[in-house]
Amino acid sequence: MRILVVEDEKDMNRIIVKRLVAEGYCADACYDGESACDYICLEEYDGVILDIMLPGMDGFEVLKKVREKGVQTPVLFLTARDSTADVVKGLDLGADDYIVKPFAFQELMARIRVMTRKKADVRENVYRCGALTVDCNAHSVTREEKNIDLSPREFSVLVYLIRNQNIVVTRDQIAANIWDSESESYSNVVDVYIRYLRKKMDDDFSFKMIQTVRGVGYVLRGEL
Amino acid sequence: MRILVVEDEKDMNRIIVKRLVAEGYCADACYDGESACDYICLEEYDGVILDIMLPGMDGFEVLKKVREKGVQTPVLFLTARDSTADVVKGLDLGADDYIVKPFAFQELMARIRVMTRKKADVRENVYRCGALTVDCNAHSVTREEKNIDLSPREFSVLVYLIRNQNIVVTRDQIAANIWDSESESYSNVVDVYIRYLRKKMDDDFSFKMIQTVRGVGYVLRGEL
DNA sequence: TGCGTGGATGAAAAGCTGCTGAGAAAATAT
DNA sequence: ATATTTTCTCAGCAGCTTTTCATCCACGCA
Repeated sequence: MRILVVEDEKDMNRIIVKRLVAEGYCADACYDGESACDYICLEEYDGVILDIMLPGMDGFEVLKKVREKGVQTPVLFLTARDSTADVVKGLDLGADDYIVKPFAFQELMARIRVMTRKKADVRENVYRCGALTVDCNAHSVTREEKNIDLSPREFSVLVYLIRNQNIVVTRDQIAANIWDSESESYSNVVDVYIRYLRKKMDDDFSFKMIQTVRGVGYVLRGEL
Repeated sequence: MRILVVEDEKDMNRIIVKRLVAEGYCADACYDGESACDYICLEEYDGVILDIMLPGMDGFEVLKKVREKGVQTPVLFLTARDSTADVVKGLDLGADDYIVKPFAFQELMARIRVMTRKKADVRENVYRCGALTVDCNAHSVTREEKNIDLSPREFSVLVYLIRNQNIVVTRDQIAANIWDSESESYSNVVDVYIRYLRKKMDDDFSFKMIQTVRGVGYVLRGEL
């Protein structure tokens, strides 16, 4: 298990790394946001401990950037600020957990165990596309932190779209994957469900994520 | 719960002890490092409040010594010095938390609660989700400190839900885990038990912890 | 500019799912 | 032995989902 520790206070960083190594992890240190991004994007780490206050690019920006690149490495935020807003922001950006400074090392270690175990636990069941998040475990969907309620069918269609984000899928592909077997008879169910989804997740926003490609099918896109 | 207060200023020590007793703890006082070591090594305490500046052997040395002896009793450092170096040193030696003087008693109490609860949770078999607590040893359930009486089956279902908190579980999953093996025949026992649980733990509250995900199953959630 | 095809939309019927109260059977307590 | 609690089945109903259908709209092409 490789852990990256991003913390600009050298002493603190050294201690955490030392502690991790003692617990049997392989740990690397990193002291600023820019290089953190680069390291994380290598996708060589099983987890990242990320301080929020960093010189230059802060922790939030780092997380946002790597998530936008589709990197799913679990991140544990380290924060001195205790406000709920910060925590919420961090978790919404795709952090897996957070811990408030000052913290107990035992607790930090416990959280890291949880974080890495989760990853070992095979499937990351969360998909992201721009500001849209689809969590197949919680069966929840959010766009810009707003919760979106979907029926089972609607949910299935959206999952199919987000798994193929930025790729145009035909109605037949959607139908084949969700309405099992080849019920060849033409119907416009797919169109109708696209409509339901748009109503719930696109109508309130100026940027429309579900786009029609005339003569072909539909695509789900994050902002360009 | 027994707490040892190690602080050489007699007045301060007396006040902390008094306060702890008022909160229902059993608290002992101790005024120097040497005797602190001896007391802690008895392993009769559930937590220690340890001042760093002590006559003779200081707090760090005390902690180091007892940890070397393998004593894992949780320790909360009390320190006037605010420097990171001290804190890091303390945590690295195996302290669980620290608090800087002057402190608010409320905060001290909160940290002690955390410290002792953590210990209790590991030893016992306790799950938490928001304001809900399920103790598998005592077979007791509380929500916002109000006791909730459950039948054995109801209890099992709730334990299954809380172990999977924030993850949607299907009726089949619940059934498979509680009504042993695959009793094929469809029945709505699970629905009925969910109903019983709701009646006992959700009906009196505005926030409903047991939520239905139509077409999928149920989730137990703390407040969002 | 007008026409045709493909897509969007509203409404309504049909199909389910989950909720609930009642009560029988079984287990447990008195 | 009797009372009480617990477990489980059943059936009806309310409301959400799914699906179909008819109509309307818009884009692209001659």
